[in-house]
Amino acid sequence: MELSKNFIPAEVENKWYAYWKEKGYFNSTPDDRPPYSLVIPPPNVTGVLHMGHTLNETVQDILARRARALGYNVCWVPGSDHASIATEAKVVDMLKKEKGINKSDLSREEFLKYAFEWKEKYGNIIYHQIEKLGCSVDWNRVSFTMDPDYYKAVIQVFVALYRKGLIYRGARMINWDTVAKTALSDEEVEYKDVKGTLYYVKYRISGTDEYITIATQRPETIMGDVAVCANPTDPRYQHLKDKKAIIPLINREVPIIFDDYVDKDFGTGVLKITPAHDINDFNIGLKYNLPVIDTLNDDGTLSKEAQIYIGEDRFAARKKVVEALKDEGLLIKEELYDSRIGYSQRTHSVVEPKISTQWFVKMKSLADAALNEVVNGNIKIHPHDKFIATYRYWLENVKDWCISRQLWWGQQIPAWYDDEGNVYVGADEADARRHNGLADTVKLMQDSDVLDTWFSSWLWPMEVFKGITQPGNKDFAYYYPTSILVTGQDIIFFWVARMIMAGMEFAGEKPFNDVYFTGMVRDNQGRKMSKSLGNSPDLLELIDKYGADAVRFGIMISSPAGNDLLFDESGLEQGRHFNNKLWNALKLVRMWGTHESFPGSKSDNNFAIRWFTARLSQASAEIHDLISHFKLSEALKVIYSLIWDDFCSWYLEWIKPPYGEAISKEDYDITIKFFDELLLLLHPFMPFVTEEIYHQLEARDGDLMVRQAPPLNVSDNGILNEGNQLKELITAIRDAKNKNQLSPKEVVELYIETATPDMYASINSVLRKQTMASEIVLNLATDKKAIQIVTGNEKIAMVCESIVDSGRQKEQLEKDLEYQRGFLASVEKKLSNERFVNNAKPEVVALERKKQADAIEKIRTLEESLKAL
RNA sequence: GGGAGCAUAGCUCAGUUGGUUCAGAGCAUCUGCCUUACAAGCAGAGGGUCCGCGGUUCGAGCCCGUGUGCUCCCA
Repeated sequence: MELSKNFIPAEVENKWYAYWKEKGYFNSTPDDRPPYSLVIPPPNVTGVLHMGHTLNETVQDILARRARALGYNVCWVPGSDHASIATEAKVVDMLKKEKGINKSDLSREEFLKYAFEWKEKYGNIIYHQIEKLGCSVDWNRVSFTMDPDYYKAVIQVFVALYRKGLIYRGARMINWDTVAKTALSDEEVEYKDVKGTLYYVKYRISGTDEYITIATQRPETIMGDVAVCANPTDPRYQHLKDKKAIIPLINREVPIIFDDYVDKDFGTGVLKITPAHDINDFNIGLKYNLPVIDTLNDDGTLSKEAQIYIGEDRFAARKKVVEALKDEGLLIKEELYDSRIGYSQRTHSVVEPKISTQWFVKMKSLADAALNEVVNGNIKIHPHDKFIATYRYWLENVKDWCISRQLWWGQQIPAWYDDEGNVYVGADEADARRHNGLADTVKLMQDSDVLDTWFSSWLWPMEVFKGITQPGNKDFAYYYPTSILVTGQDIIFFWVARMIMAGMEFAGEKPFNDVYFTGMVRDNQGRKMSKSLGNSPDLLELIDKYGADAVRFGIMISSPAGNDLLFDESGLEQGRHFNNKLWNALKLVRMWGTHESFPGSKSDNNFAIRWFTARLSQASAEIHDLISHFKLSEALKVIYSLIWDDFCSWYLEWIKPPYGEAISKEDYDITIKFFDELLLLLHPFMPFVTEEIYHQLEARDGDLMVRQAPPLNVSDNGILNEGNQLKELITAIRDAKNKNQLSPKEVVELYIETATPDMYASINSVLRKQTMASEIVLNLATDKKAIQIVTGNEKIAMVCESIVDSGRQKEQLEKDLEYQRGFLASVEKKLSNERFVNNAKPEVVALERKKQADAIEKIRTLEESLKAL
């Protein structure tokens, strides 16, 4: 079959993915081999893969495919999470727009039916993208956090923690999302610096004509004030002890209290105390036994308690309050002020601090175990130095985790209330009754809230193997703990730390041995990728344009472990070029194989083969080492250069037979073998093109994807050195031709003065071929007019027909000479320093002496060459 | 405000225990080539005060201090 001019990815990608899948190569069941297991960080079930996911999945696939080649039984579990807030918002939105239905018109069951329909409709998009990218996940093991078994696991864990006293229900200050109308955990709030306004408002002192001025950012909450507070040591306000202040607009009297929490230098030194809407105020309220007046509804509008502007949005109400205060002459001034405001990670609305009764997980003991597991090195995080401090700080200062959400899409909290509000927890209602000794006649009502999505995904590495619902099962025993977790650094607390807690608590064993954190993918200007900027490319479009291999290449070549990477399509282009380079190498080698018979005699290509054998061993060892340290980007660079430079530019040129002639059988066979090994090394990074070329090279029984890596060999350093010298010689001669305006094809005679004539026995034939030398003469001078070249310790006179401009050469040689003299001077200065000779290690001193000798020799050669001009 | 990280070629970044064959790679640039695998290519080349200042050391891109700039996390 005639091969196309260039590699066409679309034609082979679907073919191979379907083939691999059909062959069952992605699937894993426990056997005698050592396991290598990993679980995909579950993306949102109705989302799409963005570039961050792409990086993540690519890294995982590289590790998985590499582990397969090393003989591991690889199990990579795919799946998704139900993304409670995000998905529920989408479904609510859809119902309203498409069907004109309000959520409040539906029963819980009806709503969930719609939600599951939505999930069925959109849930496969993400899996399709994972396929297109080439990910070798075990499709028999797809998991979803709302699967029936998984649901049970979450409930089971809730009940166990409750019964252990690690889950409690209580009224606390929480973060309220007024758009999603649910509580959030501390981690789901993102703080941004904003320019706020500080309003100075006068409160009249009761029974006097005097005023006290407070400063606040939130004038719309003054109706919830229950006190004003100054620092007890502040002389300005001493006379107001036991007096009362009157809240403007609603004229309620509140006490003036004193607490050293107040900073005398901030604002006016007086704070209004609004316990329902500020955590610090809440704490002060507790301390002084003040009431709590909640002036906001769940949707962020003002409540009846506010007395005025009832039903108005909090931000509209703020404007109106400010206007009203102005009208009454109570607003003294407005001041710009830098502050931080919390936004909901999901709905991006301003989060409202709110006192609310919610369910919480006590974190202290869980956190201690999770911290210990990382600090003692049982779990290794990469890059370690960058994240260990962050991890430690968070766990040492962790607060209790608010896990209840006022939503329907998720695991409903397994708690039941009787008419008096007593709470009973159990796996189901019957269990709750049994466990609490309740008669069937007692009427119970289940808590209507669901659990935080992270409260299900923290069980991911366990429950995808049924480790919670069927502890001790065969899969769990074999695959757990998983080998590695690859994820973004942004979910270190949300997910990674909590998975470790869950693993330690429920299995008594860490969930993974290693954690590899990838950085964030930014655009080429360093900006975060976001929908609003429109700088987030569509993965499927990229794959259409460049091919999946090129996308994988492009994102990996620029991704230093743990650092942010600037995504640029030029990397993908480089990947596409690389595909073609491989493709063309295939075409060349295939052409050699089409001769009807190979010449029987051995070629004189022995050196090229020995050299590439050594180079391949050397690079394989290096790549192995880099991958085992998760330096994937560097490993890819080594492979890229090994294939492009060493194999294509050097090796193939060295063994290439003259045009029209056939290659020897030995050379052909060994070249195929080399090619196979290169494909095997590259396959984890670029699976499709390598599998395709592997099969195009020769008819095969097996497939590259499941081929086992050969053992590492020790490379022959002697031959590597000779190869380097040979390359230097070729380059120097080509350069000399170029600089002297000679055609590369110019036939020349080379007179080489060398201290190592033996080496030329090996490299002679390659050198001649690559430099178009008709003759190579060792250690004999020529009196013909020649171009003088000095490289390494070799001095070359290159004789050719064409006229030579000696001026350029002289310039070049003098430049070299000058550098060498400077170099020698610095070496000698060092060697003449007694303290250096006495203090430095003997090897270092010996090295300097060798440098000295080499430099002296080189200077002599250069001087002679100059004379010869 | 507390903490962490980063600063090396025009750009993006390597540089592992301090040792001038160690200042590197890719991309970009320049020069010459449509040489029968590849112009999405080949053969070459140029390019850096390793952020500033100070210190330790025989010796610093690397270690220490300090300043500046950027990024992230936490309050």
